[in-house]
Amino acid sequence: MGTVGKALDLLDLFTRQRAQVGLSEMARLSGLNKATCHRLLTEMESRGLVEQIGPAREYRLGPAVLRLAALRETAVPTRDAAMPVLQALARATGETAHLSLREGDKLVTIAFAYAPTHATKVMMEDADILPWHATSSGQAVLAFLPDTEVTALLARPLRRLTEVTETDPTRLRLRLKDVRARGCAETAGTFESDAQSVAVPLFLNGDSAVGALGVAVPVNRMTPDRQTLIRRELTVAATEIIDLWGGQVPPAVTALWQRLT
Amino acid sequence: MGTVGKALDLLDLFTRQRAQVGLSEMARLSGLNKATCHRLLTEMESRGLVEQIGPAREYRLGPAVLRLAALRETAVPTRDAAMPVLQALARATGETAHLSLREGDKLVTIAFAYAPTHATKVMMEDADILPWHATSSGQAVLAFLPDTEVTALLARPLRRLTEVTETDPTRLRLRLKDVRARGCAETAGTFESDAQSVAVPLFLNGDSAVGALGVAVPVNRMTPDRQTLIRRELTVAATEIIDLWGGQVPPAVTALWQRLT
DNA sequence: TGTTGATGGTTCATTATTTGAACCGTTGGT
DNA sequence: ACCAACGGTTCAAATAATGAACCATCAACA
Repeated sequence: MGTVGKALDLLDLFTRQRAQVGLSEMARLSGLNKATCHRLLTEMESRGLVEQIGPAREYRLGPAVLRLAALRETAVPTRDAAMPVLQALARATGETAHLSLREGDKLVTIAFAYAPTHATKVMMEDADILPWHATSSGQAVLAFLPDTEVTALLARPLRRLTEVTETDPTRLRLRLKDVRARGCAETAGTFESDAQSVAVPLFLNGDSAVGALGVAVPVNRMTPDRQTLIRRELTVAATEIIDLWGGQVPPAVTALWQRLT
Repeated sequence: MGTVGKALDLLDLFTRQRAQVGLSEMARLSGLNKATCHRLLTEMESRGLVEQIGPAREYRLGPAVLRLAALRETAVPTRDAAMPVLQALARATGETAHLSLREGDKLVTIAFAYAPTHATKVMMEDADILPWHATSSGQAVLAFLPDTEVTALLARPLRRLTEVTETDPTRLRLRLKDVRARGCAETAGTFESDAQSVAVPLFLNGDSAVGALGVAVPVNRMTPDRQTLIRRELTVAATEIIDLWGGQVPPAVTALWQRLT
């Protein structure tokens, strides 16, 4: 791996739980030498990608990422375009809607919307990384990815997040086959034990999924009727978003979605 | 300059006017060898910082910047925290309000808000890079920066953007002295000939400005009364934003702002 | 149909940069 | 006064970056 890759990998060490990291810890987390780490960080700091703060001189993500994100959004209004649809979806279903995109081997939540209706709802956060095997969004994407990619993404051991998380690759693949046949993934308590969710894949051009649109519901509120409603609304919203992105729903998927009950 | 710096500099070649760039053009713009450029880009692509699209295989900013920006905002709600204040400022003044942050040697607009009042207004865009010498925001920041930094930032020749742009460093420094004495910068037609604007510096900790808050008005609508109103509203809004950021207005500046008419 | 000139991408010997153990100066706790 | 951890620096050795020349492909054009 090149130097640039190492530097960029350092950025992935920042998480919501660990928004700022000191030099030594950075070296420890990344496995790089402290001196190397320091050089990479100062180089990124000079470009504003990270910044150093406080008396402890800890590092955190810098303001440049805001500029880059704004630039990306004006060029490719992925998030901004989908936001209104996402809000409408949350309103129509009365539940939490969220949009995730694939970034290499990660599935990242880039937007979400709460419904004003209920006091209890499934909470979400931006920039959350979703596990492929334990979320409906993850499964929705996997089901519409070439087999070689699926294999690569499921190569690492599948963590058992709750009592009912499917951790057996073979059984998971059977599940994906089902998702592929229906055009829609559904999980209950596999990620967080009190949340249930439904998701559909999102496409741009071609038959390969680039992300997923999902709705999450507290388990105690889910009913068959509600589930049916959510499925319907999801397919409508997904079609709309793909259209806004200037993409196309694969005809095969459109057919599946029309047949969905 | 290290390899990482070169890679990150490539990101700055993306602008709103030029959202996607081919390999050869990238090499031309950056002055790097095509092979080098290619390696840096593919390395960044593997981390999602850029992506390649279309039959022409052009490069553009990737989805990872969205995730990083979201992460940065949850850690340091710079933009999100300021947004409501910015909107209130736009409403109160009836004009376009904008917030810019310093990123190394650049001044970047990271948020703006339009007033619903008028049909004509000064338009803005996210991720705009403002010239230090020709905008009130730029001057507001410069006026509250250590002299050594000012010298560095004004080292490059000052472009004459309109008829009345000040391009003489010595005269500009006199102007900055005035801004420093008043706590507020005002320009008319120095950036775009039909826009006039007022700006105040923003602080975090210490006496060094980190950005600026500005209001832009079409020249034909500006009156002394309006200008006074804008100054007042600006200082109030700036104080509020700095407070939301968990920073502190330097006492000397608070005093200036109270004395402003 | 062959020519030209542009594109994206690759190769590999040369070269310059990255690397990391050991170091320094500070800080905070005991 | 001591120790341990911190951020940061040094410099010879090791490694990765570099770039001229190279393909393959495409579009325009005669």
